[in-house]
Amino acid sequence: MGSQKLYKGSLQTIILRLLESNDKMYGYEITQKVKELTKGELQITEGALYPALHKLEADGLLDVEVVKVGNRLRKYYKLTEIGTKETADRLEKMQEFLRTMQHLVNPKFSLE
Amino acid sequence: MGSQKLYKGSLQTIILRLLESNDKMYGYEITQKVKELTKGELQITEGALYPALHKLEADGLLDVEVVKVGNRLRKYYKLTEIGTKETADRLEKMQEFLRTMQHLVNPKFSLE
DNA sequence: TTTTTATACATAAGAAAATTATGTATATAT
DNA sequence: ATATATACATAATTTTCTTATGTATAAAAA
Repeated sequence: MGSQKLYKGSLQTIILRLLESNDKMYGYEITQKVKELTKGELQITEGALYPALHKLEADGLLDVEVVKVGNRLRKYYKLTEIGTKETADRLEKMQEFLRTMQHLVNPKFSLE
Repeated sequence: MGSQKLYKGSLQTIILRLLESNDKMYGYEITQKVKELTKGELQITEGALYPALHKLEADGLLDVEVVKVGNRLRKYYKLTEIGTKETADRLEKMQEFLRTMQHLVNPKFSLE
């Protein structure tokens, strides 16, 4: 887990990105998927995840559907229409951020 | 200024990176250089910059030298030996973060 | 010449978004 | 029987910002 703190501010965008390509997912599934996709580099903690999901829902970007699987609850989240638009927006901003940071920290340039 | 909040957690690394290639810089100079290098996308505010510089100094990563220019003060910061090592470390972590995020948000993949 | 903008530092109040710790409960594997 | 995995949640605290405010000099513009 390389410097978790750099991910501060990116969690919502990551969640939205996953839901963009997975239609619906539940919280625990998201943590596992991210761990898998990042080869363990990013471990989303529950204390970060659940408040983030609740906020996205409160902001109208996600809809929730509670499903009972066996004897346990799952809360499936999916993008709303507004959420889908907002996701595109946030991904664009993320790309711009990544380009800018890449340029800033690129060791090939001297930044003179 | 595209989504400043994504930069949360990156400020110290940015400062260290600039000092790596510029030997010594003062606060205001750093804000201007970053604005220039990012074409205005990233505007470091004073409320973020000065506490960050003070923390880096307190942590032993930066040395400070106060210089009077005309009738005004400048505080020139430069990397200590420990700071130089730490910078290499943080840049590596930043690169890893950028690679991971790039992979996560890349629209070419479906993340199935 | 007065006023605005730029240069140069700083801190305080408050907000946002994490971490860490804790709690509850079921299902599965050892 | 016990530990680990699955599945949710919240509270206290910490980190790191933003926004607002303060002080002061230098230069440019009205």
